[in-house]
Amino acid sequence: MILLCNNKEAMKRKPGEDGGSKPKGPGAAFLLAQVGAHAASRFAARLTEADLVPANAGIFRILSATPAISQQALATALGTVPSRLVALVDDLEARGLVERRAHETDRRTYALHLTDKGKATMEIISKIAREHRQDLLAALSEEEQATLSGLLQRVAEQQGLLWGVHPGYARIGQSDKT
Amino acid sequence: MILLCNNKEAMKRKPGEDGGSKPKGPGAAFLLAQVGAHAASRFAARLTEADLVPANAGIFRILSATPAISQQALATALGTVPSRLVALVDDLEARGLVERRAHETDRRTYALHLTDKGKATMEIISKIAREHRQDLLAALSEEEQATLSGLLQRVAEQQGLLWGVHPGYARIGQSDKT
DNA sequence: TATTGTTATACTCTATAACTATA
DNA sequence: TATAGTTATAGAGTATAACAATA
Repeated sequence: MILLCNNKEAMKRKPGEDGGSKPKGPGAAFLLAQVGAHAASRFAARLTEADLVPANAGIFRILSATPAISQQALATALGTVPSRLVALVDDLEARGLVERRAHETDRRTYALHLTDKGKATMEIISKIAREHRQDLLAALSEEEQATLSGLLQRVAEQQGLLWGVHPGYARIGQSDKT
Repeated sequence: MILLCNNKEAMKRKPGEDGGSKPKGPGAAFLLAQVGAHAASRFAARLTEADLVPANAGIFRILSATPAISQQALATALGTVPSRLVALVDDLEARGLVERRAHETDRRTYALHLTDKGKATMEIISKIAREHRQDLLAALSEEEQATLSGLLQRVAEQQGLLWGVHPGYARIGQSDKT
């Protein structure tokens, strides 16, 4: 629903052939946003198989890696606000995938856990992610995929992005329309 | 605001070193979504310099390439519904950047044009995009940027993405939360 | 009868801040 | 006094369908 690229001449050029001053085709930055949005969208579509939304996948990932975490800490790990987690965890708990256990000493705090059913769902999510990866990058050889990963990783690092944390659209400006 | 990556072992591996069965680090697909979202977010932030939102940039791009287009056709080109354009064009027209001229023969239709001021704004957008590109890819050499572009272009093509059309999050599933 | 631009409405998502119960 | 989880509310953004004017 966004569209930003401007650079008519560049868009007609193919990757390799640089006739003029500036390198790159439609702008690697635009391609990045375009393909990235597509990737997220496809992943979200696949998750519906398991009746999940992307936000759920994040919760599963963290809970799987860090059992007994509190909602507060989970919110921090996800880069979101605690109040947003309430409905999300409510839903997963109602579906028997997540458990809110009492904290040992602090009665205000919950210790969140994946149930056995939740762990099984985590397996499904992993499978979905694997298939997603394969389909998305079907155009590239294994070696090229590794090259792409390497380049993206360096960009992510230089830009200060955190490992495994998807910022989403930070809504810094105003909207995301059209 | 999303978070999807799951693959703990992979996340600890650096690009090159594949100890085991599967290639890629945190998954090129996840990196793509992560970096892509970051790119879009940064671009949106830069656009505020010119009091614009990403949706505006799309309109400028199309109007610049295809003057006298109708709102209907513009909506199609942007992959959105006509009703969404009304407020957007209203705003740009009120700011003296876009003009709604009468169609020659069809009195229902407008012919949209960039004003001189609008053309100047288009220049600013181009400058912003150029700076955005440079900052985003500062970690890579010119050659590496070209490689990245090439790989992304092939992925985009194989996935059926249209040149210069940013799909945004298609909201196929339900939400984008957390 | 179909189409252009417009408006109105209803719905989703989210951020904020208030609230309770503990500490 | 501060913190964990919760609730309520208000705002932004969008999709849908209905509308008047014109074809």
